[in-house]
Amino acid sequence: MTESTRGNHRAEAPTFSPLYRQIKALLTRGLQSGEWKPGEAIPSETELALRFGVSQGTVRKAIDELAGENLLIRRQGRGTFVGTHHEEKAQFRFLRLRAEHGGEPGGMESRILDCRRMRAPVDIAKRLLLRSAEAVVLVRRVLSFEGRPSVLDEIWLPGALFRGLSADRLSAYSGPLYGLFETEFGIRMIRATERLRAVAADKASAPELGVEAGTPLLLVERVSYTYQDRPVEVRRGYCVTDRLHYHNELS
Amino acid sequence: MTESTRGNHRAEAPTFSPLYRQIKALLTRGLQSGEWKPGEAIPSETELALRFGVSQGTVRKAIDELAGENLLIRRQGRGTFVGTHHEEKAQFRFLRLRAEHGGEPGGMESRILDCRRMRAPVDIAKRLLLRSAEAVVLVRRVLSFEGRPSVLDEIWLPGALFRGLSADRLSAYSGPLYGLFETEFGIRMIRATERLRAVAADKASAPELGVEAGTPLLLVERVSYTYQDRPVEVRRGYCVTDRLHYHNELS
DNA sequence: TAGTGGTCTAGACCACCGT
DNA sequence: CGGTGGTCTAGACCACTAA
Repeated sequence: MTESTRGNHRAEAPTFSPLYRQIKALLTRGLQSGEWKPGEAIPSETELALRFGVSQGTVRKAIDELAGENLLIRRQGRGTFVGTHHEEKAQFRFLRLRAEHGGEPGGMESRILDCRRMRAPVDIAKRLLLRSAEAVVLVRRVLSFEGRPSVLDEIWLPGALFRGLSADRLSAYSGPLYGLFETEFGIRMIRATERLRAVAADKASAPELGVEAGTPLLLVERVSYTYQDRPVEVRRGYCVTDRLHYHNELS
Repeated sequence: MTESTRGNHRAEAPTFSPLYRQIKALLTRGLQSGEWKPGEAIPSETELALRFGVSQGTVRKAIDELAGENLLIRRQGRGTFVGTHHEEKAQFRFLRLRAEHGGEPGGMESRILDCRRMRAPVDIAKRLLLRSAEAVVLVRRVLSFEGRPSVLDEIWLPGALFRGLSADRLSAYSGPLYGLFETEFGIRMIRATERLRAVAADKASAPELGVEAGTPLLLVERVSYTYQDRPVEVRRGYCVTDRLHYHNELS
């Protein structure tokens, strides 16, 4: 490692890759391969430094970046742990809906409407980087806040990655959906991009949400990615925004 | 500085403040006081280290955090500069509207509808931490994208901070609004929080946007803050989201 | 070529956690 | 107490920019 790509004296192409980024790549590989599983601790900084033949500070900077991306979690005095969706803290990283006073919505309850396999529509296939008409799973559900239906979700998943997913299994599971994906299917959501629009409730979805057709709804279109920027979920959420709103921090 | 709060041997209350945070506070004070103005370079890391009597690495970590908050901008080989809203890069930090293909919207044109002084409504006063009925400035404008009106903005500002702001002055200025606030009024927006909802266009705003009353609009309510978490702007944007959408990255 | 930020090291010590 | 992450230092060297 010490001599691999350092000191870019020779005519190089890849511009330059500092040591700590190479360490970061090694750590990422370990996460991706499952060498360290979600929730577990990775080796200490000193041990990793020894293993990779670099100084502790270099390992530290690599871990710093991974912690900044929420792939690792540092806990002073205890160690560094692999990020997981089974935590209080991680819950609201992807759920941006807040109650009126700004606090996190309390009892959000999920009701699965259906879960069925089908061939991917072209727009979904495109976003999931699948061949057109490849198998996908469509999950539909309603999230209720304070007993009132507030969000209608359509969730599209690559069929090849989510074999055995069923409405029963979804209904039985309580907790964050991404937690289930992580432990049951070994797929960890890393990041997502969202597009928000205002649309009118159509005749099909209005009854599910208990509103009139034509009511303005906040449409949140999300594409979620796992390692390697691989898209693994398309989600369309139709939200009634009278008691909830979408919260965002700009900085 | 070297002996100030370091070595928490004595029974302390404030838990613990590392040296680099104290340096960060000193730098922030310099920014706030105008010792270094937007766009200018601050002293080099070594010079600051000398001035504060700490090592370069400690100054570096302080600057790292400030750069992470977009208060400073590092440019390798050139120096570290005070962040400003007069840049290409900073433009889209607060403007999250994107065109269909995801790219940044090209020619967005602003038309000022009016700019008038009034007493703050209670909700606005509350968000701006003003006494009720204190003076505020209300600016209304329409942003057009590709020649079509797409966003109707209502912008509320504390009257005491924005003396002399007028429709003419706003119309004469081309470029980002926060750039004008920065150079003309010495107020630099640091961060903002937004709440998004879907609403129906009312009779008053529909004509300005060229839509029917009842059309779903994306309502973006923003509160902007300057140093010390002081709120200095409330903005309500009503967006037609057929050719534009609100873009967000979750990680 | 001089000056700036960026990387890397080695070592010391501190704060925090569990036992 | 021992182990972990967190801070701080001093110094060397590299990459980038501008003159």
